[in-house]
Amino acid sequence: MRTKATLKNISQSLNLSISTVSRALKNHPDISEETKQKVMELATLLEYEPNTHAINLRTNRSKIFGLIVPVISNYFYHSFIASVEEDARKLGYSLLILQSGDDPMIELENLKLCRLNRVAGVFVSITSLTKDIKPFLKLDEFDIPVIFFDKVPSFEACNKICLADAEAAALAAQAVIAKNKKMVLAIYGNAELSITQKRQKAFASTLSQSATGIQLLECYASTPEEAEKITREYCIMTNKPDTIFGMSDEILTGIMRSIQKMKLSVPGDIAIISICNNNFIPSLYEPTITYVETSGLDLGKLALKRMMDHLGGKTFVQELTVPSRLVEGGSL
Amino acid sequence: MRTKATLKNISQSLNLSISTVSRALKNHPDISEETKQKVMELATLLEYEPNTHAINLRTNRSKIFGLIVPVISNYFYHSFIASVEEDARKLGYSLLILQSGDDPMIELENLKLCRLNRVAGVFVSITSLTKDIKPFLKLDEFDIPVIFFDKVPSFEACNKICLADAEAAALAAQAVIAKNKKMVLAIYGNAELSITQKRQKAFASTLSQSATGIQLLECYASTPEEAEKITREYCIMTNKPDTIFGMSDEILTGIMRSIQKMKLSVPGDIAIISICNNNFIPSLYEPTITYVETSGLDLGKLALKRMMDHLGGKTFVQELTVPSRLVEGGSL
DNA sequence: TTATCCACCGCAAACATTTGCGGAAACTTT
DNA sequence: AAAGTTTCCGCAAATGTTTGCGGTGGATAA
Repeated sequence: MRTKATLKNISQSLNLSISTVSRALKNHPDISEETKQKVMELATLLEYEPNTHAINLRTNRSKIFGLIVPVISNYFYHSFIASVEEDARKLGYSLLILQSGDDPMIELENLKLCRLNRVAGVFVSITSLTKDIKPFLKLDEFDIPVIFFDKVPSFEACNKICLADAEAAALAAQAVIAKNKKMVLAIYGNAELSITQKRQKAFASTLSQSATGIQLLECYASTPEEAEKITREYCIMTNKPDTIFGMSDEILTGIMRSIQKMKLSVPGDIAIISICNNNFIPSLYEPTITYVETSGLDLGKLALKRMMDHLGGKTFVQELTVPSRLVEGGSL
Repeated sequence: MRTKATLKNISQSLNLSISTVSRALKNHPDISEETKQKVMELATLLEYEPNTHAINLRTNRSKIFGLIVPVISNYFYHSFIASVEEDARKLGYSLLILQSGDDPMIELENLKLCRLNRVAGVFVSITSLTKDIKPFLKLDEFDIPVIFFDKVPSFEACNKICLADAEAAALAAQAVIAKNKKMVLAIYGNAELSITQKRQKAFASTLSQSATGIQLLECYASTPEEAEKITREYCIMTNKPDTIFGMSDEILTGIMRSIQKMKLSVPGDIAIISICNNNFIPSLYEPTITYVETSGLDLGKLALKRMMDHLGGKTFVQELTVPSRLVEGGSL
C-alpha cells in the first residue's frame, strides 16, 4: 500500500511549508498561481484526501448530525430519516443514527455520544418516559443546536418541529361531518402521550361543534391488537357505529384486521378514516383508506431547514408545524 | 460555561504530567493507587470527557460503522438497521447511515465518506446498477472491513451475508406441495435481479421435482400495482389457480389488494403464500398470511457478528447465509 | 558499600490540520 | 536612493490524546 498523502508529505516533496500547501489547496489568495498549480498537481497525483479527524480536532466540529429516536422501525421515523439524510447529504452532512429503545437512560447515553462526537447538531424525538430535558438543552453550551421533532417536550422553550396534530384530527372530523355520518367510533392511541391528547381533543370538539348531533364513542388502544378487539366489540353490537376513526397507522391496521375478519364491506357496512403518515398503509387495502396525511418526509425537510438556519445564525427558539391534508380514498 | 476539562487541565491542577493523568484514568499499573484516586476524583468533579476527535486522530480509527443502503424506507432495511444499531451500541459503536438512492455515483461518494471518517467498518448493500466493486475492496488497504449484505456482488471474493433465497423459495414450494395444491400462480419481482432469479429457480424446480403434477404459472412484477393486475387477470379466468405465491412483501401487498377488490375469501377461494421479511405485512391481513421468513433482524445480527470477528482478527473471506423458516398463518 | 530491582512518573514525539503573524524579496512611488 | 507597498511564503502554536522510553528515588540483595 502506498504511503498516505498528507500535507506534510506533499510539502516535503515540493520543498514548501505545510502552511503553504494547506493554503494552496484552499485557493488562498496569498499563494501564487504557480505554486498552487504544482501543489494541486501533486495532490491529485497522490490522491490526497484531508484527514477528517484532524480537521474535526482542529475545528472542534464535525459534519455529522446526530439523530435520536425511540425506534427506527416505525411507520414514521424511517421516512423522516430518509428525508433528512437525503437533504443533509447534499449539504455535506451525514447522519449518526441512535435508537433509544424508549429507554431514557439509553437516550441519555446517546445524547452523550452526540456531545462526544461534537456533532454539528442533534435531531431528537424523545421517549414517552423522558421527564428531564435539561441534558438536551445543555448541548447549547457546546453550541450544538438541538431540534426536537414529533415527540417533543411539552413546556420548555426549545426548537420544536411538530405535526399539526390538532389540525389533522380536526380535518378528519370535518370529513366525517361532510359525509353525514351519525355514529363514530374513535380509537386513539396511548392515552398518556400528548399526541393522543391533542388529537382526541381536536377530534371530539370539532364533532361536537358541528351541531349535527353525531354520536361519538371514544376508546384508547396502545397496540393494534387492542384496536382490533375494540373494533370487534363495537361492531357486533346491534346498534353499531357507521364510521371508525383511527388515530394512527398502527391503530388502523388493527381496525382493518377486525373488519376483514368480520367480512364487513367498506364503506358499505362501515366507513373508515384515519390519520396516517403516508399512503403506504392506506393503500394496502381495497378500497384505499381515506386518511389525513401527516408527512414524515415534510417534517424531515422542515427540521433540516430549521437546523441549517440555526447553524447560519438564526439561533432563536422556534416552534414549527407541518400542515396536514386530507387524502381521499374510497373508505369514507 | 465552565472551562472544558482536558487532560492538560487536570494535570496542571494536580501538578502531574499529562501522561500520568491519561494513564491514571485508564487504570494503568504504572500509576499508584493514591494518584489514581486523586485523578479520578478531580476528573469526575470536572466532568471530564475524553475528546473523541483527538482519540480518533491519534488512533486513526473511530468507533463508528458506516452503513450504505440504496434506500432506508424499505420493508427490509430498516429492520436490518435497527438490529445492527442496537447490537453495535452495546459494543460501543454507532452507525453512520448513508443512502445511495440506487445511484452508483452517490454510492461511491458515500463510500468515500466512510473512508474519510476512518470508520471502523462498512456494511453495504449495493445498488442494482453497481458494476465495479473494486472501490469497496480498496477499503481493505485502510484496514476497514467491508461486509456486503442482502444485495451482494455476484462473483468477487468478499465478505457476504445473504438471505437464503433459494432455500426460502424451496420451503414455500414444499408448503404448497404439502397442501396438495394443483395450480400455482407464482409472481416474482424484477426479473433482472439475482434475488429474483434465485427464488424463481428454486421455487420452480422444487415444484417440478415433486412429481405431483402441480401446474405452475409464472409472472414477473416490479411493482405492487403490476402484481395486482396480474392477480386479477389470472383470477377472472374460468380455470383460475388455487394458490398464489408472492416472492416478497411488495408483491404480496399487490396480490392482497386484488384479492380484497374481488372479495375472494382466503384460503377458501384461493390460497396465498409469500416470502416476507417479518410478520408485519402478513399480519395485516385476516387470516394472517402464511409466509417464509427471511429475517432482516437475523441478518443484522449475523452481519455485526461477522464484522466483530473480522475486527478481532478473523479477516478471511466468508460467505454466510441466514436460514429461513416457514411461519404458518391461515392463508394456505 | 555497591549493585540490582521495582514502583512511579515525566519528556517528548506523533497524529494532521489551521491560522495569526511576521518577514523577505520584488516592485512602485517620490 | 530612500521609503512605502505588494506579493508570497514560513514559523510556530494550538487542538487533545497516546505511548515508548528514560529517569528518579527508595528498598532489597550481595
